Amino acid sequence: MRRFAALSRQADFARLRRHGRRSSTKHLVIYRSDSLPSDSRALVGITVSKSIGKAVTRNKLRRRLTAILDETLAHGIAMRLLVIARPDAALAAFGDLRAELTSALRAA
RNA sequence: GGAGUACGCCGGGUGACCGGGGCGCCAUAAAACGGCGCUCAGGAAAGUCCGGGCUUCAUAGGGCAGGGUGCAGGAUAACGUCCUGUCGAGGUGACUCGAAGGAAAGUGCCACAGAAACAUACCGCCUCAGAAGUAUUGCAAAGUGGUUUGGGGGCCCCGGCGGCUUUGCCGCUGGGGGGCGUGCAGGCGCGAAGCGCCGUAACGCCUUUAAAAGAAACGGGGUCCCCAAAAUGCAUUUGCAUUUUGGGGUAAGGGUGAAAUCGUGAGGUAAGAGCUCACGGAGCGCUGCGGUGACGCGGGCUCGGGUAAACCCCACCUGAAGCAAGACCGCUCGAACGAACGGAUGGCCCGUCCAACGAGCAACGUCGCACCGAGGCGCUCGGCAACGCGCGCCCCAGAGAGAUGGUCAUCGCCCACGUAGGUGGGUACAGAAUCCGGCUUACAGGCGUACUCCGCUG
RNA sequence: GCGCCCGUAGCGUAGCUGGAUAACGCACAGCCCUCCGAAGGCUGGGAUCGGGGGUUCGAAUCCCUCCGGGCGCG
Repeated sequence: MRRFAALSRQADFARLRRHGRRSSTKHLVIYRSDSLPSDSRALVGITVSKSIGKAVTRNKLRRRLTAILDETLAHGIAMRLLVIARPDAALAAFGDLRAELTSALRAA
């Protein structure tokens, strides 16, 4: 089982973007909220816009971010999270993306 | 061996770790969590250019309008797709390409040039009629006056440069060759018309070299004279003899144009003409034979443009909207018994039909929809083929904002470096959303079969 | 899912219907004007008409196809 659930509502995306704590790296922008009660799972949304590439590259990037998050959130910190890919994230290596995301989550 | 043509196919493999969607079964009171099993993108899933299935519009009928298609026959659920042929074009060839009906229904358009662009005669040729007529007419040449243009020279004015004896004076202010273009006249050719060729003066542009000079400036205007040319006027001299007007015939020749009455040769004629003949070409809503047909072969007849991806005519097809289509599961209120009105109806009309409904609230569910289907694979048979009949086997993605994977290793392939071991880099185009059949477009690399041409060898 | 529009000089637009000159404004360059600049005046250069193919004697215009950009409806 995945260690997080998906954000689905348009309003959740907008609320996180407006009120969440923001931190950005070279390839990513991350918004996160305060911790949820510990018995619930994390809620994660991933945004990969059309300016990044065609459908194949966008799918590839989304799957890589999903795999990293699944590995990173193993500690069970429950929160709301929004990960937005910046335009050159499709060219980044997998190790760089993982390092950026883990350090950003640890700093927050 | 090289170059090609057609058809078909593939479009990464293996392993390890981690992680998902759907369905079924087990477990559980049930769900969640969990366990087991099966399954999980492409040849284009793309563009959305066509066609159909399906659903709703009560029915989907006729006409008009609109849209589409356009050689023939066939295939198909259907098509603008496919197959086999016909004709035309291209290629040495295998073969490829073609919006390929009608200009003999009507309308429009065909710039410029040209006499004329669809019904016509500018010149020329022929014929008929009239007029002038043997020089008081016409043409040509020579002479001459004025005008215009160009060139050369003299004088003057205004600048510029240099020198000197500096209120000024003197001198100078530019010569030639080559190439290209425009090209008055003139010459030559075609009897003429017009066109072509040669080409002087002059003008414009480009270029080069040399001379002269100590160096520089590298101008403009007015007037007079001389020379050349042009068109025109005048009268004189010389030479020659036909000239002119109108009607008609003629599409052979000239030239324009993308396109000009079939091409070449001969006969024929007043001159000419497919008027006739030979060879060749084109057309026919004429005919015989062959073919289902497009069409082909032969005979006969005729030789007046193009454009329909201009309007149009002919033949055939076409109701509209689209899975956010739509169906099902509630509650409340209102209208309503009769059809005029009205509505179904969509661009319009006719025809046909209707006793149905409308609003609000709640829910955002289930179905459609995850598939036994124009389904896939294999074989036999029929057919040249597209394809079809039959038999056997198989069940083969799927929705919730969206699963179909992430990382690493290794093999294969490609590129670069290197003799090599090897090292480094790369591995295309591209992601289902109601489902099928096509078309078009993108694509690293590779495989198979058949055939063609060229070269070499036997 | 359905429907529609646009692409012409560095920029913004005409021309397209109905086929035959690619035009205008700003910008750019040179000259004039001015002590200098702006404004103004004169002159000039600059266009694969989005790409390809076709019809035609002739295509920016007509037809087909592809590419890019934008808009609307549910």
